[in-house]
Amino acid sequence: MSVRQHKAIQRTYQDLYHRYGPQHWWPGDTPFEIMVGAILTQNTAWTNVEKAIHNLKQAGCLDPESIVSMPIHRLAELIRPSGYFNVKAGRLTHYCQWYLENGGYEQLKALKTQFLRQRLLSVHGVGPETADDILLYGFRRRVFVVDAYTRRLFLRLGIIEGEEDYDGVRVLAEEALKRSVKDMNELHALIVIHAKNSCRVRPLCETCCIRRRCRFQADQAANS
DNA sequence: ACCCAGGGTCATA
DNA sequence: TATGACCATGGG
Repeated sequence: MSVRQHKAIQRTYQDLYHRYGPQHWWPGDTPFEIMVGAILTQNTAWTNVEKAIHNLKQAGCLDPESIVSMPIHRLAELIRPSGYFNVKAGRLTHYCQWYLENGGYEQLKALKTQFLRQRLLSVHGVGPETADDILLYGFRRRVFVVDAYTRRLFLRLGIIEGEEDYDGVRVLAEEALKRSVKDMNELHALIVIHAKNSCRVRPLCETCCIRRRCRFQADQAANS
C-alpha cells in the first residue's frame, strides 16, 4: 500500500477520465436488472448479455418472482445468447431465491456494506467480482471491482506484482481513491472501456494495452 | 480457424 | 493452496 502505488492509480484514473469522459455506469434501468447483468456477464462479452436481457424483458420475466417460478430449461433458453446458459440459469435462480428470501432490495439495502458483501458471497454462483458489481452498481456502495482487465493494466503499469489476491487489489484501489462511490464507479467502467479501445483505436496509448495478448507487448518483448 | 470475452465452481494432488 | 477442466455463445 505504498504512496507510489496510490499515485499511480490516481494518475491512471485521471488519464482515463480525461480520455474517455464519465461513463455513468451500470448500463441498466433498475438495480435488479444490474444484478442480473452482473451474473450473466461472467466471462462473457456484454453484447451477448444484452441479447439475453432483452429476451427476459420481452418475455416479461425480468423480475425475481418470474425467474424463480420459471422452469429452469425455459430460463436457460431465454438467456442462451449469454453463454454458459445452463450454469447461469442455475446461478440466476439461486440468486433470486436468496434475494426474495431476504426481502428484496428494500431490506437488503439496509445492511452494512461488509455484511452485505459476505451475504452475497454466500450465494452459489456469486464470486468476488460479481458481488462487487452488485454492491457498487446495484447498491451504490463504495467498493472497487477488480476484473481481469484491472489486473493486466495494473501489472503492466508496474502498480502490482501479479501475486496479490482479489481483495488485495480491491483494497489498494479503494485506498487510492478514497473520495466517493462515483470514483469507484468510473474507474472500473473506464478500465473496461479502455480495454475495448486500447488495441484497436489507439494501440500505443500511454497506459498500454490491456488485452490478453497485445501486439505492443509482443513487439517490446521482441526488441529486448 | 483461432482468440477472446466485464468469472466461478469443482475435482484432483 | 494451487493448478486444471469445465461451462458455451457470438464478434473480430
